[in-house]
Amino acid sequence: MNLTPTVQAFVLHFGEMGSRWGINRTVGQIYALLYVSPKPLCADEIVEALGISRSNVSMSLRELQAWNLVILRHIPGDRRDFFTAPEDVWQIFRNLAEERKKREVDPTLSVLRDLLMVEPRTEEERFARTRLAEMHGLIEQVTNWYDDIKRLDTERLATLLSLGSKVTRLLDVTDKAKEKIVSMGRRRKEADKP
Amino acid sequence: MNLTPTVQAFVLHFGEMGSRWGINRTVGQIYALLYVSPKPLCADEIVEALGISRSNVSMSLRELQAWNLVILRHIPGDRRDFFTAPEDVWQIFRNLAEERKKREVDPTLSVLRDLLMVEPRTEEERFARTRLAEMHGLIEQVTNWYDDIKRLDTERLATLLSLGSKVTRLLDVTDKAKEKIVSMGRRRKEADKP
DNA sequence: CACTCCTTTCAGTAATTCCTGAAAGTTCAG
DNA sequence: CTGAACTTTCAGGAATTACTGAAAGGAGTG
Repeated sequence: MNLTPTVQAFVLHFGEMGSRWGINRTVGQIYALLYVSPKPLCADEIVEALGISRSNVSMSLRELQAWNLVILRHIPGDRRDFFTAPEDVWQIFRNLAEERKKREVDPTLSVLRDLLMVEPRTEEERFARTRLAEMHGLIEQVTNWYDDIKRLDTERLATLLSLGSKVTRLLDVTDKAKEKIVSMGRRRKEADKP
Repeated sequence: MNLTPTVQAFVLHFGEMGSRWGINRTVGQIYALLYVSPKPLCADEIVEALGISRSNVSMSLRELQAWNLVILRHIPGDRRDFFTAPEDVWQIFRNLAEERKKREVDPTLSVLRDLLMVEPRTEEERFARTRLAEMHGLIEQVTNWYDDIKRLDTERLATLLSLGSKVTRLLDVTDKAKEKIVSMGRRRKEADKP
């Protein structure tokens, strides 16, 4: 590995974290390397930089493409495939969220939906069913929120994040405003009475 | 496994998904079983229900405890340890989020912080540094949001979720209101001039 | 302190996942 | 068509992770 110490540390860290993130070491390392590379890299450059086999690089790049974490590029007059990580970190974040949802949440949601179709017969089953329903409700609520939020452009998303829980204060304010409007309406109606 | 078909399907699904969620099959199955059980179970009941070794159950319960996904209970006059999943699904969700953050995000954030301390020397390093800074910025923004939001009680959290991206409309409204107030202030100031 | 009943640890094995080198596949130039 | 320059596939070995049974560790009881 002929990398600057910083890049090397970053690459190794991603390799180690890989297992916690549900990808393997090589995939993590390759992604990290591409992420900090100023220009697209071809497979052999990755082999060279990370000291792993050509076939491993090929398979790992394939996986990264499946995750939409890496983009295939071509350089005119060069037959080789070159790869980069998308530039926009927010876009990367979206892709990651989308893929994780697809792999980690959607299958469970679908199983829960199916299991909720069968009518419980025993007391035990009735209990289980309620719990499945609770889990289903929660997941659905969270994924609905996500499906809604993911369409926001980056700027709005950032605003939303930076606001954090302050949003609820805002909600309280509007609630109070609504109440006020309602009570005003009530008073006016009363005044209209003969 | 002497479980009702629904429970069995649920348990097996959690077992299969386990690997995608960064836990192993047994841990997933045990959690699923406890989640739908109307009463706390002891280790031997789990052995019996899932057909796995006693020691495996012991180790897996230990891991579930580390994740705060399972609660140790005692029944008066009984020396055995009993376990349940917390009842409140929202609390479960919080625990899960907290633990995942701790394991999957915090270490990276800390590495990024360290790497951002070293001054870049070459052009290449400068580029890498900017990218690390971008990633660091994003993660920090998201985790700050999370740290803020996680303190909300369940009711407010649910409101927030159900509102989804509508929040931004609300923001637009308040922005306009602010503008209006500012312009009103301006007009008043102008009127105050001699 | 010895017995019972339960939990945990741990070394070894089973299962799974990852990685490699060899071979086959693809694409294009001549 | 042939060969060069790449990429991909895949069988099998390497590494890692999961699981088991046996043994050891408590903790309460007579």
